[in-house]
Amino acid sequence: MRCKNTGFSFFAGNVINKSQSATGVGRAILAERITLSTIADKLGVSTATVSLALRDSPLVAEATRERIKEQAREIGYIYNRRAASLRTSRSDIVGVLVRDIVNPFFAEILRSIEKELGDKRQTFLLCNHDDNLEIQENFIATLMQFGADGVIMSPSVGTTPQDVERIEKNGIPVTMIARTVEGTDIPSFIGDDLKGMELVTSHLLDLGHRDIAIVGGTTLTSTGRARRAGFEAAFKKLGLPAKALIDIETPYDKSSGYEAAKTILKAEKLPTAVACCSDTVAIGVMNGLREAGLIAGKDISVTGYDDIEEARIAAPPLTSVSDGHNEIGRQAAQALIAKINGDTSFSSINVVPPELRSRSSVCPPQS
Amino acid sequence: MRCKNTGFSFFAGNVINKSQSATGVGRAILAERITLSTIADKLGVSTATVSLALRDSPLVAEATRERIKEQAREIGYIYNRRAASLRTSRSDIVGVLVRDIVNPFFAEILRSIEKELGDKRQTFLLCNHDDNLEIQENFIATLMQFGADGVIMSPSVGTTPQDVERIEKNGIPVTMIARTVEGTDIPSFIGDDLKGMELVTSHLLDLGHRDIAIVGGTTLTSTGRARRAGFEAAFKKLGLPAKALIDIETPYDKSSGYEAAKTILKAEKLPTAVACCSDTVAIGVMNGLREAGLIAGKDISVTGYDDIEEARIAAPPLTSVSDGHNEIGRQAAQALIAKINGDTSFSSINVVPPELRSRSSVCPPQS
DNA sequence: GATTCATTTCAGAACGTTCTAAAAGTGGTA
DNA sequence: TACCACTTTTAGAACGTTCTGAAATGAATC
Repeated sequence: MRCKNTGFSFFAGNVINKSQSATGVGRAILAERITLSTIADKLGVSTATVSLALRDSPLVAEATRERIKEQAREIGYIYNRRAASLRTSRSDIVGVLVRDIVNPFFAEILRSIEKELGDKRQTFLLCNHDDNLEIQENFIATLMQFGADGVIMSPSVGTTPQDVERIEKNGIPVTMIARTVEGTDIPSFIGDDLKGMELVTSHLLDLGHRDIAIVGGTTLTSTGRARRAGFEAAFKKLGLPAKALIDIETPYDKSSGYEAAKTILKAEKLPTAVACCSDTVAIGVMNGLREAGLIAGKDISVTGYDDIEEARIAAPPLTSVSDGHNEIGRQAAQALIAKINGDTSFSSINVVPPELRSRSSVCPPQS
Repeated sequence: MRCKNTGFSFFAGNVINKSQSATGVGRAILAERITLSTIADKLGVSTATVSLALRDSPLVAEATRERIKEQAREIGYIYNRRAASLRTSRSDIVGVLVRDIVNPFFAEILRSIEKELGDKRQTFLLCNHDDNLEIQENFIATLMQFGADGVIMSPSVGTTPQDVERIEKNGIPVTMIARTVEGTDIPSFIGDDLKGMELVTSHLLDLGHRDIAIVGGTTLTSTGRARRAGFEAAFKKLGLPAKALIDIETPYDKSSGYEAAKTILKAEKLPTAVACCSDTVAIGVMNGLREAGLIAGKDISVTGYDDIEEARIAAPPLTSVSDGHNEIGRQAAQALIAKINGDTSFSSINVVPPELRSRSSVCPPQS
């Protein structure tokens, strides 16, 4: 099973130098590890009392609590979470799965999750699944072994409803961010990708663009599909044939955008605008185009999606769509806490409305 | 102590539907949790045997092992790491502390650590300390509570030798990356910041630049100090007065570089080159300068440091110094494994030699 | 002094694994 | 049969916490 021998061996033969203790013994002693009963023995109380005192239980008398806490501090007691967790079946661990933490979109979501859950003393186990099902599965197995309290995930491409339900069957509540898995009722917190992409595409169409390339994402994810649908919806709304001049599917990163720009430049007919499905891709595209002398906002238009922090300071500042990812992270975290506490009243799809952020990477079509 | 009540309550009342089992009972039953003894009882063997079998011990007979593994698979047994870890004092958790995982420099180091430690079945607990001592300290406390097997850290500004020694006193081996803490003998794996910065500065000086700004980092870190020393060393080598035209200390991120560019543009005398102490800062600087119409590699020279992946595809491609960060991650991970296994023969400072990566963000000085 | 009640403390089991030391089984040899 | 060597299995303690149910303590009331 999952318990291969790793060849690791580790003996915690701690040597604690007690010379700073109030009694000033000043002699290094070989310490057995310090536990609740070390404190209990020293003070002539029971471990039960010590345990309660350290948790600020109102059951123990004020004076006793003080004595115990003082002693604990003095001898450098360290709370053993594994023991506690074994007893309570609560681990204070939350698993977070995203495609790639290097992607600022996820990094920023993670920050808002961290902010929301941090004061609940939860620790995060993070996984970049890289849209690889095996990595995702292994990590989920690890989470179950650690007895995680909950999971916030942006599921990998190809995740099945069964994959997710298996987690919940094991008593671990799940919420989803940015993506969803069709066929489950797991609460998902997502932007309105269709609406958002329609917003930005309409913006381009209104300026007179007709030959537009769409770059980034893949139809294998709900996100990729929805953004392409939004792209087409904008055309249809104006009664135009809904067709991208070029459609390039790529991962959401800068290098891919850079490569996509090279591909676009080789096309027989150049687009007047490139609508990207993520800011990172858009920045890569702008860099790639610039090498061929095409400046975004002057010679060609480029738009992004997500409105990450860097969009503001890109050169030129990037027109994008704010999909409220901070809000997504916050809500997903809150819902997870509620689920952990037994609340089950969640609608499965929760949409955060998008907003257009118009900046200078866009101009009317140039011939 | 660290065991505040978080208000979380969580009962793992798992309901396991056994209808897919081979026996085809087809009835949802309220499952007591599945443990080693569930398997042991079913098969009429002891838990000891089951434990050994699942760990592929040669002590158990081939046939027995197969029966046990088959049964475990069938009833969906999940290994309980907390119990195991309580017994063995081994957690298979490694803590990783960096300033900011959003920074590609650290993200790329992390990837190489992951690669090196991943097959040892270690799980990572990650912390962005953001150069905040309190965050670092809290996280280290958490690591000790989880009984981490080891720590790889890029210490926060202000970390004292005592801070680090406290971790090792608790039996947790430490190695350091990118930065070091003077006054300890913890093995540190760092680039040669002085040499590297001297390389790139000499490159600028050789082209004729004399009015050079230095941007990024702070003299509060050994890294920041060494890079500035290297900057000056290059001047001294040519018998020139070692003085930066402008010196701006900033965090290592793009926004800071962008802001720094604005500051530079306000100076009475404009530098002909900007030597940045990180690629992220350099990219921000290039973006900031471009807004004022100054193109790197044409009107002004900009150099970075670290040689992150993005440096290659930046616009223009960024001249940088490869500090071998992948190698740093790899070596730090290997050393940690060795330390965990009791090997103590490590020199405290291990230097990975830097290399200049000359690209097109640099040109001779323009007036 | 006995009774009640609230407050404070505690003994000991439980969580699920691993490990030690020993027992049981197997086969070969004298 | 008795003994030995080797393989395979096992009982039960241990890890450090929390939790249950009960006991001890002290104050107040009858």
